[in-house]
Amino acid sequence: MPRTSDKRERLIEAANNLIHRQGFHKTTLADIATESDVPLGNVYYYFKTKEEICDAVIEERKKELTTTLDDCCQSANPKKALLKLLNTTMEASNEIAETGCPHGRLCNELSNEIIGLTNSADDCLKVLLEWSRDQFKAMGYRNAKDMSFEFVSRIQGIILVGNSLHDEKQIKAQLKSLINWVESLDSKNKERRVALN
Amino acid sequence: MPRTSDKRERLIEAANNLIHRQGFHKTTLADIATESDVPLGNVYYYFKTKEEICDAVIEERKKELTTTLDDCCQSANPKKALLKLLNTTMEASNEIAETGCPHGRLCNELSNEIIGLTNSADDCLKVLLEWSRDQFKAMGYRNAKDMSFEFVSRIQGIILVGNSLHDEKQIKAQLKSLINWVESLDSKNKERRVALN
DNA sequence: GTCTATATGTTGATAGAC
DNA sequence: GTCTATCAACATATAGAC
Repeated sequence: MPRTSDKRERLIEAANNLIHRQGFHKTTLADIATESDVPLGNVYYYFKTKEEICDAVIEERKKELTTTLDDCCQSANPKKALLKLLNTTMEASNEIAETGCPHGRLCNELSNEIIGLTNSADDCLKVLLEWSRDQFKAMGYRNAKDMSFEFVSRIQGIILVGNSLHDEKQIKAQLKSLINWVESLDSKNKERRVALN
Repeated sequence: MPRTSDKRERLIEAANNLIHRQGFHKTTLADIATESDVPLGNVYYYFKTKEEICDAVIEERKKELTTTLDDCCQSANPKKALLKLLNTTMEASNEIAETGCPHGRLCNELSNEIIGLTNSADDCLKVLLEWSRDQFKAMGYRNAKDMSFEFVSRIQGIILVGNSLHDEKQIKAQLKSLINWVESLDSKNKERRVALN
């Protein structure tokens, strides 16, 4: 397959941003064409349907998310990995207050809808759930699956409500609370306290 | 204002259901007209624009939600009121797994969008936040606002993720966890334990 | 591979008879 | 108040020249 331009990548990136900001149904192909600076008629050379673009966006998001999560695992310490993800989220709290979470938003919009896609809208959520389950499992928890559900759903809830109210301060406060929860987690296993550190 | 039919109510109810199930942008006036059994052209006698219907839906939802929350307060015990809301939610977990939360969904869809409405998409979330804040305040908590944010965002997160995965079992498990949290809340104030009860 | 022009269908909204 | 017919705008998608 010859690669003579980056139009396909530009289309996916534009669609990714637009679907994140205004949702799938609100976003038109004209929007995507304009934002990516690709003529409308040319879009169809790369994607046969609008759904196919959404499919490619999910594919791209899965890659990005996997990279992010891999990056969190550098320390090879599951607890620190979870905390790194939360800190990364915390750093983006300003953006989150403005536009919310792309994964949660798409899931919410398409959860009751069947669109003919190779990928599913909830794929990214599943990636997040499996990754965090792996971390809790590595920490020695038997109920890792339940904990990962709590972990992910609390993040998603904070972002949903925080974005709805555009309340960055509360997003930070709630994420801090989540961080405290994770930090307290295996201290009970170790059964000791660290003073003045 | 003469009341010769219940068409207006039927339109609002149909719009309420459709916006809940498939979102605002996906829902067309033809959908609403069909579901309410009102001819398309007649819709405009009751509502000038699509946004106006959404406005009426939010208005209706606020009334329903207020009724639900008032009902939870019958016991005049703030802790039991919070628990009653959670138990009511628990009872609807089957429906929630299928279609999610109408309030959270609309907020998520319209949070980054400005629609000329009398009511705002996040009104219902605010009603929930204020009500739960009042309960925590009545329980004697100074940080009642933070706690209400945690309370509501955890509920919303559970519903968002649970609906995305259509996982009723996890919705119930996570709500049970939330119930345990609320139940444990003022036991620390009382500083006592109840054995075998 | 690219892009203009346009077909084709759908949507929100209106006109006007009853 | 009600409802049919229909408009104008916009959406997805295609045709075909370059």
